[in-house]
Amino acid sequence: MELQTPPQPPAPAQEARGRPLSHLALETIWYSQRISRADLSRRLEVSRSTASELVSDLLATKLVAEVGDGPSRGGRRPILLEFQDDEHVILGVDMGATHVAVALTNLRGRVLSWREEAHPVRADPDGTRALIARLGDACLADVPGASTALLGIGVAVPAPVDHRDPKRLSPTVLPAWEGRSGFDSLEARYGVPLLVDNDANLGAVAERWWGAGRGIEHFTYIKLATGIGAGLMVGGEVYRGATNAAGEIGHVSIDPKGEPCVCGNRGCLVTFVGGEALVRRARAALVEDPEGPRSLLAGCAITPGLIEEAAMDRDPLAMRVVRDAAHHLGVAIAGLLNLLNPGAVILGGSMARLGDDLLIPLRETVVRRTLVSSVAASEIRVSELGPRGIAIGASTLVLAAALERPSLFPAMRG
Amino acid sequence: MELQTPPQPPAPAQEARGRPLSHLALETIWYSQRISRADLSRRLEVSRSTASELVSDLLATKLVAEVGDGPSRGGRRPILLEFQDDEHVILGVDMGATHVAVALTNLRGRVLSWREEAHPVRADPDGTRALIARLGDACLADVPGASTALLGIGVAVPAPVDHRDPKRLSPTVLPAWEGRSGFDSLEARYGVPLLVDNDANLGAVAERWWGAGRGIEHFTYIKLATGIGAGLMVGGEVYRGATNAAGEIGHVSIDPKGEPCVCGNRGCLVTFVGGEALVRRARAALVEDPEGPRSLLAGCAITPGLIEEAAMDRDPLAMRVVRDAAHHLGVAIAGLLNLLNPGAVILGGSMARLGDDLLIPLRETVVRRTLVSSVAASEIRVSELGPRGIAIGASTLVLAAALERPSLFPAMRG
DNA sequence: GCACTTTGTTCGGTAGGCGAACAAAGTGTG
DNA sequence: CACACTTTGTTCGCCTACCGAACAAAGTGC
Repeated sequence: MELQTPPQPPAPAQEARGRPLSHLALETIWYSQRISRADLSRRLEVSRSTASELVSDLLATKLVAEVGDGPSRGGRRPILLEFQDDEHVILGVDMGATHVAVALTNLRGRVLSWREEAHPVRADPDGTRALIARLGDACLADVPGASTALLGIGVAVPAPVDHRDPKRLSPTVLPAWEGRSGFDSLEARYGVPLLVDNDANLGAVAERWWGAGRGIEHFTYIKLATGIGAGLMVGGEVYRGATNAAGEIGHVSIDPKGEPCVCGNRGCLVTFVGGEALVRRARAALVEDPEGPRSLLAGCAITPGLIEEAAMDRDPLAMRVVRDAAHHLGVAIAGLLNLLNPGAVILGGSMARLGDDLLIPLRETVVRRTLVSSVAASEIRVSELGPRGIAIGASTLVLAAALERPSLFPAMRG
Repeated sequence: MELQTPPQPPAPAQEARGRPLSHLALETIWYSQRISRADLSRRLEVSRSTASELVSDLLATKLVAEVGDGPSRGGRRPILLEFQDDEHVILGVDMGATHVAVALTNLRGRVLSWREEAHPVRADPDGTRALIARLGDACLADVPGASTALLGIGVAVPAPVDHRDPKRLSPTVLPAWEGRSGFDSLEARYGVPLLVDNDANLGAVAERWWGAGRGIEHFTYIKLATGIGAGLMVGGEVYRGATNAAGEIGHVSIDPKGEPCVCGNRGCLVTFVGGEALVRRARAALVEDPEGPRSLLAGCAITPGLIEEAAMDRDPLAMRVVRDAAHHLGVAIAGLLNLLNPGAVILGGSMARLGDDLLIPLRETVVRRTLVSSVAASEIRVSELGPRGIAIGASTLVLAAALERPSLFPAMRG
């Protein structure tokens, strides 16, 4: 306890000294959609004179415009300022393991155009980059004037992303990409900034801004697909952990004596509810169950997608497989609730389309396995954005950056 | 997707506009212990003239003093400024379930005086408050001039604390306290601000500032005592969850088919490694084990403390009980690592004194049950502060507040 | 001894934000 | 409708915080 190493971050100068007032003003107007100068001055806690000054600068960028008068509150009617959502557009790219999807959105997350195509992403980096460019061009061509109004590109990748060096991809998860994303060519092609993040993180971001996570500071987004990953939202920001490996809920064990998993652990959640696990369990059920041969799945080359569809068609065997998975997922979520006490748990990925067939058995298990105070406030829901959520999240990544630091985006300077 | 509820916090004005430069300067000098005006200007990224100005204000508060020249770096020798750690003192109170401890510290967490006494805290609020005052007085009397230099009081309570209304205690955990802490009388008695937080959270704070968590942004502190609780450190701040219930790792299930727990779940971690579980397992071992009667524990009224002491005396039966507990704890920590990817896991509470007897079997289980990248960066350690950690954390709660917002503390204005 | 550095202070300049004052445009009331 | 009162938005002078340039003081190194 003598000469102590100092505890706190070295020089919090940049963060702690605060962002320029002009950025806050832009963000506040975006947030409010319509607001008068007087209200803006109250929100920002600055004088009306400065609010007026800030606004006159913003009007010059075309991102904000006057749109008539608002209702009087006992005095002169306010001039309403409106954020111009369509002044710029953003490309959001969802790079899945086996497909690429691109969304063109405006500055309020509205999808103006959408393209999707199957592709062996993991094995073919060059082809993937070319495909992204092709789909991106197609989306831009759909909307008049979009090309010149492009603000930036966001990309969701199915691998951990180091946010200090985001263009570097994990060589272990995507070996064919040689650890480099090669997205610089895309950045140069469109001449706008390109940002990258992990898909589960961006699913969480999308729900936070536009979906089931609106207004919730802390929540967990769980992507249920072939693999299982989580995006942890803490204080409105994505939590990444010490080495960007946070959110590997698929490899949390729910049965220490369960089957061995590829990760070395036993009884991991993926061994119960991952895509492969579902297929294995469906196959076993087809054999064991006397009713098996009457199932919609009998005689098929079973895939996770087929099981989900059969369950949605009320096939009893498929529904039983889903219900079992939901109960196992419930055990893991109960632990998550007790440990993290999130304000919500939001389920995404292809399995989320099962809706109540997934939620009802899941909640049943969770209620039996959580502390009272925790479960009361914690709601379990499915994604409100559906399969487009990840691409929208990628677009939102750019939007958030532009609102926070407009100066980084050449297009924002009008 | 039409009219969207806005996502981001309404008016980030206070936070986002940044703290006054004078606060940052004070914090930076505290952090650096000794620093010249020129270095300060570089750290804060302000001009040397402003740094000089700021310093002359701080010198007036007596919190900073000039202490001679530093080594030349090729030019004029710098005048070293030193933070005056002993200009004020802080009382840190550890209110355990069955005891009260008080530490008097300076502004760098050094314990100047220490008092501890057993007391039925849960059942006797009035007596507890009187005891705190008595121990506090005794500590202050030990150090000349301490009474007039008192900056504030921090209190660690063994219950969740709502940080928006910190003086309100959880009626479910401490029913005799009627939901109110009654700490206002203490605040009035000493005439200084009094802050309250949960004990596991403050254990984490103490380790972050002075112990095994120094320099680590994200880590988890686990208090292993009668109950098991965790303090989650995220980005250098305590993470509390949506309803201040985060950190209940004791009720995370590690075996969904295990014994039922009081919380309603099955196979909770506490049913394997809680104080009562240790006692139960030791009793069972004494009967089943042929060597049982030769154990140090034979014939005793077994308590968790006795088991720990017997294990430290190399009693084989006690060590086996501890080893089993460590393996079960390892399962839970493995899950924690995969989910949260903390930079460290720090073990506190009375069991932490077992050191390697706990750590070695624990690490063995963890290594077998975690993903590579995660375990590589995640270190599992025991507390460096020992039994005084919680009280030191309570003192640090006040210190951190004083450095962040000195204006809230009358004493800081010199 | 000399060229060059670094530190700390002084001092004038500047820009960003504030308050006061005012005009414009409302509401409510007798 | 006249009147008092409110709210909005702009203008303008002022003040504070911060900066940069200049300078003296006190070093180093060849």
